[in-house]
Amino acid sequence: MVATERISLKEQQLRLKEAVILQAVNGLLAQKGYDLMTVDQVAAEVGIAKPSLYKLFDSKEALAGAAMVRLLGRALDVVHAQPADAPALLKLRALLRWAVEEQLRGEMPRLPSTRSSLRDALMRNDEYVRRLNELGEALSGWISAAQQAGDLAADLPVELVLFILFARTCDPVVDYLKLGGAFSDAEIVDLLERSTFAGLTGGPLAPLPGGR
Amino acid sequence: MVATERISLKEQQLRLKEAVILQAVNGLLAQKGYDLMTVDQVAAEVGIAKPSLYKLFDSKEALAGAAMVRLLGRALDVVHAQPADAPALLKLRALLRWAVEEQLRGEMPRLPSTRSSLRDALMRNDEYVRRLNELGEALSGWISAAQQAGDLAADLPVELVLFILFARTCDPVVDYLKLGGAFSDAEIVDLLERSTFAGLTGGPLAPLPGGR
DNA sequence: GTCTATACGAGGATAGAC
DNA sequence: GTCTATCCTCGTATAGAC
Repeated sequence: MVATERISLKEQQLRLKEAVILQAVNGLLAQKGYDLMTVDQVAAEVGIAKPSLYKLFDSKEALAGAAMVRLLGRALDVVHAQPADAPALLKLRALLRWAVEEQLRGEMPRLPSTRSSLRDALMRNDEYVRRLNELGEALSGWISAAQQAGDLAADLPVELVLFILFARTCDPVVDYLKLGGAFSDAEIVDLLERSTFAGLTGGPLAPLPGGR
Repeated sequence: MVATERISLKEQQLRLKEAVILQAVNGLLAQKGYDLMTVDQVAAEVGIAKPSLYKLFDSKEALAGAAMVRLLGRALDVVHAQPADAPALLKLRALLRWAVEEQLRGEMPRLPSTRSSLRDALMRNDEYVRRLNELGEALSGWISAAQQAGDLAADLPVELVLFILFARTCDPVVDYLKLGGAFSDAEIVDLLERSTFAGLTGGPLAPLPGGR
């Protein structure tokens, strides 16, 4: 049916344009953060005019929200890519490593951490909340499992471990180390992983299987 | 001499007003962060008009800079208050606990972590840079000493430990735990201290002397 | 359905009265 | 030496032409 094919083609073009826009937003959020990112910059980077952006996204907040939904989607992809039978601790470590690598690649969007209008807007974004809950529940399950396996301190609240993992995704330590220039990206990933799980007093972690 | 006393009195009044202003700026920076803090809010909170603020401070950046200089001064006070003969690890732990308590009291200013014009302005603030270096050198000494005493992992770069301690002063985990409401302030301090030094896999830390 | 051109508000900074 | 009233820039958002 020609009509549906046309619609499908338009749909595809639309999705493609949205993807390009969200990629640009993602990069700008990673580079400058929400407050310093301007809609003009997004439009310039994509190569379209500002009003065309506002046809697809209602506001700057909606733009950032869509970028965060995309980020959570990528995180969930990484979660689902973990082998189901792998030890929970290894899955948590792999996720942390991915998050640090994203930061080093400059593809981890930064939001204002303090209470802002953006935070409220995100919490009103159903898809964002849904994915955030899904991610939180998956990680909480892994955390409990790792504790029962004796690989994580069993007397730490699951909540705390979850918050710490989330917080490491925007840890300024990564930027500091990168700016310092004394370490390679691979070394930074290892240092963040080790200091998060073993702390400042513990020794090196057991190497990950697969030789990474 | 009357003239000098008059000048001294004016000086004192000026210092007092500056102190009140900086306290207000400090609170607003802690509550909203630099970008969301407006100069109007500062003026309103102090109870003076905006032009009076601009008589004392050249710009919003200068205002934030002075607040950060004040913060570094308080941090250095805590550093100097540590007994010189105490184990270095205990001094580091005490400083971290102080930083978390400041956050819980809502008195730890938040700056935009990413690259911003403010960061450049701070680096051009001589007094800020001087105090930051002084603090960094004091802590680096403690870190090396703790490593030689076998209380910190000796194979971690001093730089990394220093950055991690700095980063914990604006760790969103504190906010998350506070908002969650499941823990008392004292518990939050303990959890942050433990997770920083022992990580997620390590057991409880040895209690601090003095029964805190 | 994309752009030019503009309205509108917010916030940093200042002139000038008292 | 403090306030009222104002300016100017910038950034979000939109109306209207093509």
